[in-house]
Amino acid sequence: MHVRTRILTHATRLFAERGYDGTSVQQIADAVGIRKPSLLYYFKSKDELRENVIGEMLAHWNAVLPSLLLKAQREERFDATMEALSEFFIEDPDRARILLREALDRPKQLETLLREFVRPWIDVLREQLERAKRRGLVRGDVDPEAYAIQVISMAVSGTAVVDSLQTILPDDPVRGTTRQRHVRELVRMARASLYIEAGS
Amino acid sequence: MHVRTRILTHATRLFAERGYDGTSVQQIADAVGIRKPSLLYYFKSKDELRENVIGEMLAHWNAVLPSLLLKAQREERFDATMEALSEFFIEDPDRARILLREALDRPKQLETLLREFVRPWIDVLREQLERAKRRGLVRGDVDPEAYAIQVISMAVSGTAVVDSLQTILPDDPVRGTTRQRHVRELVRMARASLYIEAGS
DNA sequence: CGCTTGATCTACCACTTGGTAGATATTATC
DNA sequence: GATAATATCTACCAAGTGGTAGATCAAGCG
Repeated sequence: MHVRTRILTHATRLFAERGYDGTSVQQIADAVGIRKPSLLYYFKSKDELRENVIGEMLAHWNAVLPSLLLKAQREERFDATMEALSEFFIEDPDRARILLREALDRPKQLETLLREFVRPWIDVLREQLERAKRRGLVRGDVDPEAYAIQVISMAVSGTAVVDSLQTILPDDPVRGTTRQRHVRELVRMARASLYIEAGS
Repeated sequence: MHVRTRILTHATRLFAERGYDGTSVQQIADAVGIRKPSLLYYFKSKDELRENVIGEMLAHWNAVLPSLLLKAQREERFDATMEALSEFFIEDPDRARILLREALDRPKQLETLLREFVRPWIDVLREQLERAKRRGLVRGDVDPEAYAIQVISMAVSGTAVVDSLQTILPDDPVRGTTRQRHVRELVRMARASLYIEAGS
């Protein structure tokens, strides 16, 4: 794997784990196994490195989501859409952690990115949900935009903080591991609060 | 107000806003209007200051929650409990932000605190919900612990990141402000996914 | 008054931070 | 093989970090 990519990989991991301010350029260079100036040859500042880490994640987002969402759109299966969306973060918790850290550290900058990368999909979902409402499939009191954001935000924050949850949501012989219970309940709540009749 | 308290107030605000690693002792001292060594006279290290900030928040938690939760317990109103719990964070978003930051930065230490301060209430809720299930008031497929945690975590993360949401969940003349829409949908989802008959 | 106790200060410390200058390798191109 | 471009290094820098030593100030008290 090329050096630039290895830098991005380690930077992503470390930023997700310790945050931007909690990670030094030196630590990232150490993890990659190069000297600090070599790292700054590829990314001319720490901030540029951060932007590229986020850019990389959003590129994945754009590569993976459209097909999933359009498929769900054809089938008119909103809960499947929501599951797919959650899957993106559950598949790699670092994505959720970095996103959440950005929301805390730089809410205004994140707003710009959300406008570009998330807003369009929310709009698609809103139209779907409103159509489904008129057809009597979806509860009338749902606020489509707010609903979608709640579900995404449940997936993101749940994935990001699952490490702290072991003691209050322990593994259970019949209900499964902490993460399984957490995800299953998320899906259940998303469905039960959306459909007039129980989905699936 | 006494100096020690003023330090805690400003430290809480700054830690919530920029994170522990993103805030220097100097910045806190400046905000209070004292010199750095004066601050370190009251808290002999930055880490001790952080522990006290968290301790202060948990003290509030313990002072406010019990009465609310016990009241809801008597009335068998789980959604009211959840609303009260959410209210704790909505009332002061810095609480949510600090909690979320701790979950990201120090998940293991937070686990200890959750065991002590949150676990007991989850247990109370679990018993309530299981009793209500047997009486046919609450859906059978609810995982009580997972449900409670999802709702709390929705309140916490929603409150913490609301600043980034303006563009994707805009103010609406009929639905209200971003925050209102967000909270209303949280409450709606919590109810709709809990009760067999629509609550209230 | 003189003395003590707590509070706040100035001056400093060793260390780390993000970043640069510029020498030295390494690789590809003619 | 010479040359140019890319890549990596050593050595350094100013600024900031958390923290300490110890002087000074203010209040209370006999």
